[in-house]
Amino acid sequence: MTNQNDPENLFAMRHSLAHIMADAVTHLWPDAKLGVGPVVENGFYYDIDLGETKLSESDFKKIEKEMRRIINQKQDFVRSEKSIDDAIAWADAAKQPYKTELLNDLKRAGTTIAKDLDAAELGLPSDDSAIETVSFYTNGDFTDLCRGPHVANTTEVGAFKIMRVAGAYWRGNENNPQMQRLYGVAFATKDELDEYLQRLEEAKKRDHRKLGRELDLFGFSDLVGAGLPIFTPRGTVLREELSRYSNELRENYGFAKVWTPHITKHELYEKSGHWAKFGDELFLVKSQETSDQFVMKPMNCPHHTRIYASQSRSYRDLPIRYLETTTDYRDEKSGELGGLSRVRALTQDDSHVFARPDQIEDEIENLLNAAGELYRTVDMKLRVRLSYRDDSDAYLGNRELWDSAQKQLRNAVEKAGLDFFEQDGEAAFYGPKIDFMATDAIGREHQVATVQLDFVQPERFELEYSGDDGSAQMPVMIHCALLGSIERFLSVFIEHTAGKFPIWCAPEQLRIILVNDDESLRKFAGDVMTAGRENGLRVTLDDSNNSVGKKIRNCETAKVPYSVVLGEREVESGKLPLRVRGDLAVDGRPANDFTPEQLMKSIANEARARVSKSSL
RNA sequence: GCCGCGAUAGCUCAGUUGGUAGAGCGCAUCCAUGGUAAGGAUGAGGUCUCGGGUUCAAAUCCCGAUCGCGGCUCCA
Repeated sequence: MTNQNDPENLFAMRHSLAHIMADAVTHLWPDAKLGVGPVVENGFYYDIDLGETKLSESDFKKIEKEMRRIINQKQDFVRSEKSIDDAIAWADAAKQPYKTELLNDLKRAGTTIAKDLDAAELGLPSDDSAIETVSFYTNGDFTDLCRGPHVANTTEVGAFKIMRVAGAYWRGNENNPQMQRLYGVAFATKDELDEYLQRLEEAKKRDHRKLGRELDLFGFSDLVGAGLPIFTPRGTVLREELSRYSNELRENYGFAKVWTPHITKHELYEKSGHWAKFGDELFLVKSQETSDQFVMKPMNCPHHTRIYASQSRSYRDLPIRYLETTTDYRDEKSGELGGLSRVRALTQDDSHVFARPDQIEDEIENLLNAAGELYRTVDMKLRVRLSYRDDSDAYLGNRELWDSAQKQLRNAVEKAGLDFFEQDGEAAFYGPKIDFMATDAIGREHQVATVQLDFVQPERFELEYSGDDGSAQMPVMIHCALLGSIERFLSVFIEHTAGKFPIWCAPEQLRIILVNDDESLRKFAGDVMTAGRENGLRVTLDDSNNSVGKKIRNCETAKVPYSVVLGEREVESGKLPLRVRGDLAVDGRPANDFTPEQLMKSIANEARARVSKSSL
């Protein structure tokens, strides 16, 4: 008996399930044309062309039932081999044109041609040699091209569930026919499957779109448009606290705030090269006074080069560091928008360093330290990817500079003690970069900040500084956004915290709940509110006509960090017994009673220090 | 942009085979003046997203637009 949780066995199970799913679909729709059916994270999928028939969720049960029927027949999976020509003949006879195409490509060029299909996941050999034989698996009346491995018998496939169906182009190319991709998840045991489904439920509960509505943070309006979020007062507090933090942090690390307008003559982006590359994603603005054509700025670097170039620079002036937190506009394709993660108005906490080539390492280290500080504050673990060029000629800038820069990036990352991995071929065409991945509270990794080196814009914009010998030198540009975009970061942060925001950025820091509306209570509450205001805190008063129990419940569901129930007892003693949101309390120890002044000073101190746990 | 699915009250949703609508929450009014997670009663809210079409009749069927969701592709 093999260990069911052994990754290889799990892989074989999922692979077998893809095969069984294809089997089931072929039984139900005999005309089904099969594409490929690889194993993916947590499960598997199969791409299937059903012609006019469109699968929907209501078909899942039917397919699962047929899969169970096949599994219950306890069929053995039998591996066999055919020569490539026999295999092609088989595919023709089976009327499986996608398989025919695949096999022909394999015959012609080995698996290199199948690179777009990810040979490993397809279970194809991964060397470049031409293919002579291919393997098949048969169970019952169904045979499919597949390298495997498969489990020995259909009874060994574990627990599975079909999750969704989506369109996917054959071989990922939009000129090819679109197939229906049927996704399933699978685990060794029912318990593990249930646990996985429960994790999905948890993620759903934290969905920032849902919390955005429930916590009254942001929304969308049909009249404003897709991908254009509108922020309520509470959501705006969050945005502004985040950008204020990013700005303060970067100022501490030597950046100076600059400002640029939101519309710009399109010539700026012609010069930067973005007009040609991203022209159809730029929003156009036409002047009615002049013949100028403007664009809404999609990025800020070209503007910042203009600030750099506004005077002549010496090697002594470098590095020059600018920061600007500002909204950019990109006309993303409609199908790509989603909540705050992908919007058409995105606010970048953008910075640009203009540095000498020998300063790259120090500057990167400076930015890594800033990023490390920021992600420690928001309590997320960081990991970075170093994205290098490969040997292709898809990159601009001279090779020596690339090599030196890549080495400096790596040195800086090592010095900063960051967990990192390296990937060739992932660099931008204009320079290598560092992508930051942050792990959230339920273990998901999100791409957040980036640091990118740029050898191209300095050249396009003819940026210069005078070297120590008086000669004209070209600076390197370093782009960096610590949060990435405020909107995207918010989507991650809301889900990370599940809406339980730390004190420093909580839209409402303290709520005073009145037990009744006696005059003496109101007067005391008024004094408390004043003390809060004087300490710069966001304090609200609940003097509504609800029961005390209801008001406490409302305060809990609004996830307010601190609250005080205020009645006769408090008026008499002059002390406020503090209620602390569950996740903030340090070891369940009850909070103290405070005078209003003490309480406000203490909370203000916590907010200033941006602590993540209450110390009161 | 492409494929699939969806849109009913402020929110979350129900609405049988076509015969113009319901619940809970929220909101308003009144009663209740309360002590650490939902007090009670009454009431007001809907051109069933928008525009066409089929039909004696459309929330319901068809087409298109808009917006949303899940993917594909893209992501400066």
